[in-house]
Amino acid sequence: MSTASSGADARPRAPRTSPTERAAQIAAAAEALALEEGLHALTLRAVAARAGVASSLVAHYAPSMEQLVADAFTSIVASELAEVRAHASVVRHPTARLQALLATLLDGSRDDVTGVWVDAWSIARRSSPLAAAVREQMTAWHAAIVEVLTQAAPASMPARELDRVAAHVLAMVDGLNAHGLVGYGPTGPGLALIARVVERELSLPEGALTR
Amino acid sequence: MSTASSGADARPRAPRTSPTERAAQIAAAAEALALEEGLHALTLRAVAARAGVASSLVAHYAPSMEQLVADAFTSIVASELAEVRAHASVVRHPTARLQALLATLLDGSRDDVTGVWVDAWSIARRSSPLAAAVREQMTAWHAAIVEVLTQAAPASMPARELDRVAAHVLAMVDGLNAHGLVGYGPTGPGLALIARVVERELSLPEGALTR
DNA sequence: CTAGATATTGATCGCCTGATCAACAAGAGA
DNA sequence: TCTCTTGTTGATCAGGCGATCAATATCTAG
Repeated sequence: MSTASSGADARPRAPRTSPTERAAQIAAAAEALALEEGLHALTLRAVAARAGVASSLVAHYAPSMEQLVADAFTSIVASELAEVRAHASVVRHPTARLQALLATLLDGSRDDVTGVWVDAWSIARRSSPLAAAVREQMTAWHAAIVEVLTQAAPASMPARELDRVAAHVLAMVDGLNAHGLVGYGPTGPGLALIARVVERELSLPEGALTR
Repeated sequence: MSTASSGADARPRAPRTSPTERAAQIAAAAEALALEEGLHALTLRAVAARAGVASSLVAHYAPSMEQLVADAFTSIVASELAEVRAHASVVRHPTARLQALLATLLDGSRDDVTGVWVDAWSIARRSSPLAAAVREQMTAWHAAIVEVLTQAAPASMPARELDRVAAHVLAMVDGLNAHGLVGYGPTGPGLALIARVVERELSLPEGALTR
C-alpha cells in the first residue's frame, strides 16, 4: 500500500487559483457534462470529477445543486442563442436569413442542446430556479425569432401578428425536436412542415423558405 | 415500545390475493403516482407505499423499475388517447369533431399527462424500453389525429398530405403543452394558433375551428 | 522569513436508490 | 385436520446523493 488509500476523491491536489477562474472552470465542466449526459448527470461528484477538483469544492462554489443546474442551463441555452443569431446574421437577404434560422434549428445539429431543453422542462416542474431560468430563455428565444421574422415580413404586418407567428414557430421547433430526440418522426421534412406555414403567414411566395 | 420496532415497511400485512389482481393494483398505484408526481417519482418504495405492500413485492412483480416506468407510461398515455377519442367521437359533425379534439388537447385539462410526456422524452434518452414505448404511443396518436383530420378534409386530399398535417398538429400540441407546463406562453391562444393553420391546410372556411 | 488569509481537501452524516433472498404466513387440496 | 404451494415480508447489500466542517496546503502581505 503505497499510493492511494481510502480518500474521498483520490486525485492530485488541484492547483490553487483565483475564485473567479475556479468558478468558471466548474461552470464549464457542468455545461460540458450537461451537453454530453443531460442535466440529470449534474451531480456534485460528477461535476467535480469533470473539473478535476474535490466534490466539496464544487459545493463550496455553488449555493446548491439546484442553482448550479439552473445556471448551467441558462449558460448553455444563452450560448446556443448567441451562436444561432451569429449564424443567421451573416445572411444578408431577410428571407434567406429566416430560412437559415429555421434550417439550423431543425437539422438536428443541436441535439445535445435539445436534450438539455427537454431535461429542463421535466426538472423545472420540481425546481423553481430552473423554471424561472427556462421561462427567461424562452422569452429571449421568442424575441430573437420575432426579430428575424420582422425583417422578412411585410412592413404592414402588426407586431401582434409577428408575436403569434413566433410563438407558433417556437412551439413547432420544440415539438419537432423533442420528437426527433426519441427517434420518432421526420426530422428532415420538419423544415418543409414549418416553412409552409411561415410562408403563408408572412405572405411570402410558396417555396421561398425551402429553396 | 409496544408497536413498531425497526422493520423495513412497518405496515399491516397485505391480504393475500391472486397474482393478477395484485399486479393490477401495483400498476394502478404506479400510474396514479406518475400522474401526481411525475415519472421520476416511480421508485420501488414509493410505488409500494402507494399500493400498500412491501417494496420487495413490487420488485417481485416488476422485472425492473425501468420496465415498470415504461409500462406505466404506456398505460397512462393509452388511456388518455382512448379518453380523448371517446370525447371527440360523440361529436357528429366532422369539423366540430376536429375542433373538439384540438380544443381538448390544448385547454390544459390534461396537464398531468403532459407532465408524464415530458418526463418520458427526458428519461427515454437513457431507457430504451421507455424510448420504444414513447415511439409506439406517438405513432398511435398520429394515427388518431389522421383519422379525425381525414373526416374533416376534402375527399380529394391525398393521404400523404394528411400525414404531414397530422405531424404538424402533433408537434404543435406537444410544443405548446410543454411550454405551458413551465408557465410560459399563451395556453389560451394556443388553439387559435393551430386552428388557423389547420383551417388553411384543409381548405376549411376561416374561423371554422375557433367558433 | 514569518504570519495571516484563504483555496482546497477528506471524512462524515443522513438519506435515498434498485435488487436479492431466506424466512414466514395463509389459503387450497387431500 | 394436515400438508403443500405460493403470496408476502423484513433484512440486507452495495452504491449514489447533497451537504457540512474541521483540517490542511498554499499563496501573499508585512
